Order: sequence, then C-alpha cells, then structure tokens
Amino acid sequence: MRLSTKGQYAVRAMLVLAMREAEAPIALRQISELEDISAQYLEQIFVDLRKAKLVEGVRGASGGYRLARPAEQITAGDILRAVEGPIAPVECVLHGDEEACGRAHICITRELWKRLRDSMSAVLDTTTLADMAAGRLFTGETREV
Amino acid sequence: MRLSTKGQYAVRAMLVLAMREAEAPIALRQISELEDISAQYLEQIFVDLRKAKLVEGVRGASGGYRLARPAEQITAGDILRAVEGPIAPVECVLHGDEEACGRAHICITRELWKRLRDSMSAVLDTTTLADMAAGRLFTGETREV
DNA sequence: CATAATCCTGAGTGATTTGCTCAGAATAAA
DNA sequence: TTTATTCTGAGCAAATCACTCAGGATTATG
Repeated sequence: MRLSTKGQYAVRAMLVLAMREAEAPIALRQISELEDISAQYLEQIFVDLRKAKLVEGVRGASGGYRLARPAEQITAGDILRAVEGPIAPVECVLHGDEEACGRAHICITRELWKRLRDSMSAVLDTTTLADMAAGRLFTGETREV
Repeated sequence: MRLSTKGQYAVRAMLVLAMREAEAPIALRQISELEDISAQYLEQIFVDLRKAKLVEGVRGASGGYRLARPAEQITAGDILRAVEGPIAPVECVLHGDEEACGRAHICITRELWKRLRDSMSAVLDTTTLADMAAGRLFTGETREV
C-alpha cells in the first residue's frame, strides 16, 4: 500500500516548479540538484508529466520546464495519476463504476475498496500545488470541492 | 498505489469466518474453495493473521480457523496491517510522528502524505467485519469512532 | 556559424517484491 | 491407527521498481 518513489519524486519536482512559477523555465538538472533526485530518472518522470499536459518543456540552451497551468489548478491527484495511473486500491474499482472482476455481484469487499478509493481521492484531488507551496496544508485551509 | 492480493484475500477470508461465527472452526480448504483462492497461499496469509491474534487455529481432523474475537471488534485496518504492515502511503509517515527521512524538516510534501494516510486509516479503522457481513457499507451506517 | 546546453527518446538492467508452489512435520479427531 | 487438518520453511518464476546508458533533436548564446 505504498506509493512508488516515482510518485513522490513527481510531486516534489512539480512543487519546485510551482514555487518559481512565472519565471524562466527551470532546467531538469536544477530540480535534480535541489531535490537530490537522479536526473535521468527525473527525465522519465517528466515524460509522463508532459504527456499529461501538466508541464511544458522548453528546448535548447537555457530551456527547461514550467507548469502548463497555474499551480492553483494542479492537484496532487493530477500528478499521481499522470505518473502512476488511476488512484484505486484494487483493480476492481478502477473505472467509474464498471469492472471486470466476475465476482463483483457477490463481492462484499468491493464496497470497502470504493470507500477507500474515494477517501484517497478526496484528499489528493483537493490539494493543489498552490496549497502546498503556500504551506496551507498545515492550517487546514485547502481548496473546497 | 495498489493493495496486494494478499491483503484482499485476507479480508475476504476473514469475512468468511465472520459470516459463520460461533459455529465450528472452518477449514482452510473450505475457505479456499468458497473464495477461489489457492489453499497454499491462504496458509501463508493465515500465518500472519494468527500472529496478529486475529484468528485461532484448531489443529487436527475437523479443525480449522475461527475469529479470535467478535466480528464487531475486527476492522479492515487490523487485517491489512496484519498481512501488509503499517498503513502508510510513503515510508516517512510510518511511525506515529517520528521518521528517518533527513529532509523531513524541509519537506513540504510530508504533510500531504500524512493527510492521505489519515484518510485511509479513517475508512479502514472504522469498518468492521460485522459491518461488512451485515451489508452495512451500502447504507452508510458503519461504526463511529 | 559553431558550440554548448538543454529537452527528448528508447533501450537495458540489477534488485526487490509479488504471488504463488512444494515438501513435510506436528497435532488431534474419528 | 488412520486421516484430516494446522503449521513450518524453503524455493521460484514473473512482474515491478528504481534506476542507468547512449545518443538524437532543438535552440539560445558567444
């Protein structure tokens, strides 16, 4: 029931971008040094982030990455889904309400996993990069849904 | 961010015991057939459940397993912790409030993981086997804390 | 224009975890 | 005494994780 390092790194990297928003793009190398994460591993992570349209890459010398939209509009859930896939504790509660389990009609536990999934989403989808950058998590005033 | 099959199987197996509580012990073989889970794998899982004092084994012919305490007093969290270890999305929020991360004092994301952990625990620790067996998850009347 | 700094792409790899199986001893009811 | 069960410990193939390696594409800067 652990998040991979990929997911953790992704959030930390995005936070670096969020804290320097609106300035020039930040090179991956800088993020790597600031957060002490392998640059080559970070590159892989940014592939996913870019595909999910959460960041934009700027090529060439003095290029780098910047957020594709304001930090207020990017949640932890967006980031984790981009690099780790759907947020679901078990496969059978992956898609909206449909599943491929076979025993779903008799499966009592499925309701538990749905609840778990929903409570996880509730936290991740209401916490934005802006919330984190502003230290708003410590006071409890995160965005409402 | 997925639960292992071990965790899922454990909850399902415990639910079988919960639904037949107070009768004779149930053989692992029966659980295996009812839930379509490999008997040998189940044996491994019951090692953990027994160590955590959630079930009692009764040896010999016509032996089996039974819950070590009433189904009202066993939560999904108890079961998952028994077979999967602590419920924590990342290592750095494992122990009560102490950690071994090094960068914890400067780590903004840690607060997010704490929130995530707490929301997961909130669901898992308030859902008992009795709740599930009674279908109480569908109506919303689970145990309060 | 040349060069250097960056993003971008795709493949490869050792270690760990997962999801089991296999073999057999210990115990107790029938 | 036989048979049904729990219990114990080892082993193993496949998948996943957490990276590394090698090199091409693009563009600012000197």
